[in-house]
Amino acid sequence: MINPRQITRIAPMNLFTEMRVLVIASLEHMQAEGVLPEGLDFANVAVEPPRDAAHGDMATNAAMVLAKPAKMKPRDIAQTLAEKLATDARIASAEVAGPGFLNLRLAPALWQGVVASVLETGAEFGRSTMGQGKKVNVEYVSANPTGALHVGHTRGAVFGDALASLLDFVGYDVTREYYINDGGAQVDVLARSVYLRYLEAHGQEVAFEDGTYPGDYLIPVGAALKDKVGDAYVGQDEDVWLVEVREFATEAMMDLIRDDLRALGVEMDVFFSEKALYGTGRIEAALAALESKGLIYEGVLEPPKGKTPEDWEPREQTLFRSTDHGDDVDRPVKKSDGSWTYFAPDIAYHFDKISRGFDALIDVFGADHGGYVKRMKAAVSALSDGQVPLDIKLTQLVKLWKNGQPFKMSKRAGTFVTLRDVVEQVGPDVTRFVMLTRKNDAPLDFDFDKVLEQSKDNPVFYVQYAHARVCSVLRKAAEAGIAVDDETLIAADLGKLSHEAEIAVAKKVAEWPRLVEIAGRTNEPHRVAFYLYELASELHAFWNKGNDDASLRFIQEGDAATSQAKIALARSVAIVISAGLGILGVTPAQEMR
RNA sequence: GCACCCAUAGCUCAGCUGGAUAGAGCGCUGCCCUCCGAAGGCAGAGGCCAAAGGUUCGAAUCCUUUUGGGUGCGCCA
Repeated sequence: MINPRQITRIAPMNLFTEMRVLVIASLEHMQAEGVLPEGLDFANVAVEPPRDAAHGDMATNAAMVLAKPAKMKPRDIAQTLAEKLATDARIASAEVAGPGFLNLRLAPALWQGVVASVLETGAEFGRSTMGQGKKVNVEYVSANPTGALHVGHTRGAVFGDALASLLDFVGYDVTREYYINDGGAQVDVLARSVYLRYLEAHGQEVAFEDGTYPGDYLIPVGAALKDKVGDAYVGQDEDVWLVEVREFATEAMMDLIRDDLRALGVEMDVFFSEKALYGTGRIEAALAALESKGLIYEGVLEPPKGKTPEDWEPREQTLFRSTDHGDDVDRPVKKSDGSWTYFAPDIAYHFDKISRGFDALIDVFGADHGGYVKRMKAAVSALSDGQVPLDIKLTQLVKLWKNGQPFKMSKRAGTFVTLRDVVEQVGPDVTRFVMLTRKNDAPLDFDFDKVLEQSKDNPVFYVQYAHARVCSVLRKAAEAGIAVDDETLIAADLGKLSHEAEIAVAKKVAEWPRLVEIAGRTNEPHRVAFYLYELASELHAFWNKGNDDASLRFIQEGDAATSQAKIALARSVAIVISAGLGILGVTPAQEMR
């Protein structure tokens, strides 16, 4: 018998990587004995959960990967490897299967050790050093400062925020950043709209023509402007007030946006102003960097095929040779009148990120920005000489449902759903979790009724319920006079967790460190949400077994030691759920009401 | 016209740097509460992974082509 605690002390948290280390060591041993030739590449040797749990706890493809380079039959390699592995106390059995898979069953003590490991490391269980402390910049939301955030922004905000937390968890040094588009024509439009509201506040009749924002949300901004400057701008020309009002209005909008983000629980590290790039030579510097690489030239673009703008005429512009870095056509950085295109400050902004020393950049855009992916990647590739990878994640549309009907958004009809609307109706936790129950590149249905349903159909409820159940067990146990503080649970005799149903729960918990690494590697936080659902299912399934078999209940009357072992298992589930929800930005529920 | 994203059970969707007999929920069918943990539980049926080629010991996954859907395409941001 092995003592689970002893194993824990020496074991890394991720059992899969631990077993891979063992497999590699055994392979090297086989090389030393001359069974395997030297010079083999073990990079593709994997230790993974088998698709079918009946095959065992873990499977390795080592024999199949190495068969060809070693010029041996896969089953022969597998057989020898199996014999080697079987001598390790941690391996309960190693069987060759199929074309050369090696199925491993681990000693129960290892699974029990996972529970101990979770209790000892708490919320840190599963935290990885995969990122090696590399600096990553995650840019998300970056909505124009012209109004409140809407549902589409909400998804980007939740996704970006969860991704940032996930990357932090797997060992990156993460910066959360918001790019304020306060340098373009749209903030002039904002300023003019606010000016109209300002005049209105002075009792004037105003008309909102095309090219202005007629929304009511600017009424208080106009009033506030009146409070600040009195009638100084009344009857004045635009060149008198535009700059000041623009400043005032964008500040007001950013306050609005910051409030929205706060309501959702999003805290940015950096708000980067586009405006700060103008007139400071920074755009020029970025373009000079490209020019020095011979990537800037004066030229005339071909009209886009299939959809030629009506007023198309060939004009000479300053172009970036993005085709040298994977783009389809070269992109203009200056308009024909010599002013910057939108792309130019974007280049400068990313140049700034690179010069701040980030090892990797991630941009989270809405799906309507898909056309900018290649040119941004080209720009970053060119500016960093291919040294800084840029990953761009596009979040697809959110389709709203209410009372079984699709909810159409229309600014004009006033059926415009804001982030605030969503958060106020269902709360930030539900909003965040639901937004992460889909891959970022798949459209998402958000049903106001279903997300609040208290049933198994609703993953938010199901996961929260699992956590609340564990909390309930802890309360009940304490009432029954059983000590359930983590100190006591850590010292519990986990060897009592021998029932296969208990081991099954521990196995799911053991997947957590592996899962977060996969999610972190692929920049896909939704995997965390799906895992939490599975983990919750395991706990609920185990709970239900207690209905038929009283010996599987967490609290065993008159047997504190057994109760504590079982509760330790439950507690480990709660800790992982709590950590996972933490990555998603969701507060775990202590009880369901 | 071009580029990007998507296509998996009746429905909504997972599916790990390519692994074994492709999974979950809903819906459907059948069982299970006089009480001790049913805002439920257990079991079953249901698939040509859009199509065709290719790479590989091995493909839902990688490559090519096709079909069907979404998004975008100089002087908007």
